[in-house]
Amino acid sequence: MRPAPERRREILDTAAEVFAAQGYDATTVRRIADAAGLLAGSLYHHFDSKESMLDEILRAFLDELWVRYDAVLAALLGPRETLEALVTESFREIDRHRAAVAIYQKESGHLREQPRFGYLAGSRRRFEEAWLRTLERGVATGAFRTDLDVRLTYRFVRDTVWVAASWYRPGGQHSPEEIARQYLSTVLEGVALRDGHRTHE
Amino acid sequence: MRPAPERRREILDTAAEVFAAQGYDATTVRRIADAAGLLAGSLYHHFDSKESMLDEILRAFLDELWVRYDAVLAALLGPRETLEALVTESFREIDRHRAAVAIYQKESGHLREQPRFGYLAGSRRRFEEAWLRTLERGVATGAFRTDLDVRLTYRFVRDTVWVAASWYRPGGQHSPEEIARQYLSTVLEGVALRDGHRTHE
DNA sequence: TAACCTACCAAACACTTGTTAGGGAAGGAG
DNA sequence: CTCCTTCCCTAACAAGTGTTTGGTAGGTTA
Repeated sequence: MRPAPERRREILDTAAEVFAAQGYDATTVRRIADAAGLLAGSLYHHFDSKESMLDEILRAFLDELWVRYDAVLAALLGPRETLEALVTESFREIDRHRAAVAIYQKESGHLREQPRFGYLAGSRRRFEEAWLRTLERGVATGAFRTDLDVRLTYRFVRDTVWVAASWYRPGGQHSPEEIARQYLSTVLEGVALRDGHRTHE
Repeated sequence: MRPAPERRREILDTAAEVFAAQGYDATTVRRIADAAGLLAGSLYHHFDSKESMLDEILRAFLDELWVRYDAVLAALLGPRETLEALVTESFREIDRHRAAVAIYQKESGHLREQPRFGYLAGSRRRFEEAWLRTLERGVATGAFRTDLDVRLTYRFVRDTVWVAASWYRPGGQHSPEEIARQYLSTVLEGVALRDGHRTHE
C-alpha cells in the first residue's frame, strides 16, 4: 500500500484554501472536512489538530521561501540585482503558495506570540535583515538614492510584495515574472514622467 | 444624566483595539469586556451584538474617510496633486483610525459577502474608481509614465498605503505627513539613483 | 483463508461561544 | 422621600467548537 500520503497533501491544500479565504479562527474543522470530502473526526486520522495543519502549511511555505532567498543571497549580486531577484522570487512564491502567503499575511501578527509559532518571528528577523542590508548596500554604492529612509522603504517594499497574495490568482493574465517586472519598474524608476523621458526599455 | 455616551465610545475604541490585534473571529466578547472593565453580558446594554460593534467601527472609519476623499476629489486638482493629496489623507486616516483600518484590511475580504456589510463592496468600488481615474488622467496628461499598467499600479499603491496600518504607531517618530512624503517620493521618483541625479527637493 | 492495515464514519465528549433574563446600586428629577 | 433611568452584575442558555473513542469496509499481505 504505497499511494497513501497523497490524500494527506490534498486535505492540507484544501485546508490552506479555506484558511486563506475565511481566516484561521473563523474556519471550523467541519468546514475543512466538508470541502475535502470527509467528516470532521476523520481529519484526525491524518493530523493531530487544527493547529498542526496551520503549522505545517506555514512551515512548508517558509522552508521553500528560504531555499530560494538563500540562493539569491549566496550569489552575492549587486544591491540592485539582489533587490530585483528577491522581488521576483517573492512573486514566484506567491504564485506557488498563494494560500499560504495569504494566511501568513493575515495571521502571523498574533501567531508570532505563541511559542509554537515562534519561528515566525525568527523568519521575520532574517527577512528584515536581508532586505535592510540590500537597501543599505545600494545607498552606500550609489545604486539607490542617498536620501532614502531605508527602514520606511523596506516596509513599503515588503508590504506591497506580500499583499499581492490577496488579489493574485494563478493562471491570470499576468505571470509572476511580469508582475515583478512592473513592480520593480515602479519602485526603481518611479511613476512620474521625467524631463529626460527615459522610461524603461 | 447627560455624560452618558462617553462610556459607549470608550468601549467601542477598546473593542476596535482588540479586534485589530487578534482578529475579529478570534476575539471573544469576554475579552473585550475584560479590556473595557466590565462583564461580558453588560456589553449588551450598549450594543446589541458583537457584529454591531464591528459594523459601527467600520462605518465610522469609512464615513470619515469619504468626507476627506470627497473634499480632495472635489478640488479638481491635477492628477499628480490629486494622488499626493489622496495618499496624504490616507496616512492621516491611519493616524486617526489605526485600529479600524487594520480591521478593515484584515476582514473586509470575507465580510464583503455578508449582506450586512455590503457597503464595504460599494466603498471599495468608489475607491478603485477614484484611484484609477486619477492614474489614467495622469497618463493622459503626461504627468505619469505612459507605459504604466494602471490597474497593477493601483493595486500596488492601495496595498502599500493601507497595510501601513499594521506597523504604524501614532506618536512614533514619523508623522503621517512625513510618511506620506517619503512614500510619495518613492512611488513618484523611484528608488534608483539617476544619471541626472535630481533627487527630490 | 486469515490477519492486518489504512482511511473513513458515527456518535459522543467537554468546553467555549454569543446572547438573554432578572435584579440591584447609584443618582438625578419630581 | 419616592420614582425612574442608567449602568452594571449574576447566572444561565442553546448552539457550536475542537477532539476522542470505537467500530467498519475494503484492499494488501502472508
